[in-house]
Amino acid sequence: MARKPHPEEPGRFAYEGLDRVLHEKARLGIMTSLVTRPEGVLFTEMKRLCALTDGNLSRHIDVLQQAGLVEAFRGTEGGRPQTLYRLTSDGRSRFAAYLEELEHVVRDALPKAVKKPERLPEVPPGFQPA
Amino acid sequence: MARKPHPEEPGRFAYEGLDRVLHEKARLGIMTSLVTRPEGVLFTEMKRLCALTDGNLSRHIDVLQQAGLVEAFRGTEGGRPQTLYRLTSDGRSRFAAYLEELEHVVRDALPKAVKKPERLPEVPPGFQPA
DNA sequence: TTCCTGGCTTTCTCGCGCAAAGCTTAAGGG
DNA sequence: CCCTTAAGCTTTGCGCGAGAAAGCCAGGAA
Repeated sequence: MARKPHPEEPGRFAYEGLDRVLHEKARLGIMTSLVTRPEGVLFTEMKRLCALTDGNLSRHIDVLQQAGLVEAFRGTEGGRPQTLYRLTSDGRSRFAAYLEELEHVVRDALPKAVKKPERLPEVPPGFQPA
Repeated sequence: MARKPHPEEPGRFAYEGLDRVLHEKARLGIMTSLVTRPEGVLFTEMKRLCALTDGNLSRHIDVLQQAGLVEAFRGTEGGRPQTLYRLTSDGRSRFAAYLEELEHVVRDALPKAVKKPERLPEVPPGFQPA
């Protein structure tokens, strides 16, 4: 009988659903802040929430806007020009799809990562540290 | 009375725990394949599992080795030289920490992203589409 | 011995993330 | 009225990092 009755499918760990536009620390924070605030977030406030510099926040938001995930509204508040950012409907659903893929990763890996194996597995005979 | 009794803490969505070495699609796949196989994975097999080219796999594994997360063992199998890769103990625990942070992100965002709001929130008066 | 094939490695290029400098609008002061 | 200051973004510049392609090397096959 074969040692591996069911060899794992090719691409099992490829995670194609992890959209590069979303799979980025800073933009992940931006999207999360926006999804928790459907009414929108002002530039300055988002800067605080995500701990980003002006330039980085501007650039990342631009990427998200180009991708159609975020929309912007200009106005004034307290006598100063302000920009309000919101998720688009498409942005929300694409973000949800991304998060579901992330959830799969966590489900795959976390249970196996948290428990320390009682003994290190043997290295097969003839194999030597690189 | 103030409009916002509890402004969100600064850095709430910064996710500092998302280690850049791990927060990368290809390496995430590599780490997940390794954590599900403590006995190790051969180069060629990992190539299939993660759907990576030779060069890219080599490069990403190198990054993980430099970071001390992965160790390599050289040997032969079927008359051909092969390299077996395994997680280090440190690699496993750092990966677990990363995954726990990811879990927080998913918990923060997924519930809010999946449910479509019945009506779009109003844009505040004086704000116009950019 | 020369060719081929499998198994990695190295090199190259382009794009992206980040920081720093710049631009614009709006108060506030003299 | 300017001039200055400051808030609120934008643009520019740089360095690293991901991915593709070409290269290298060892072990059979012919």
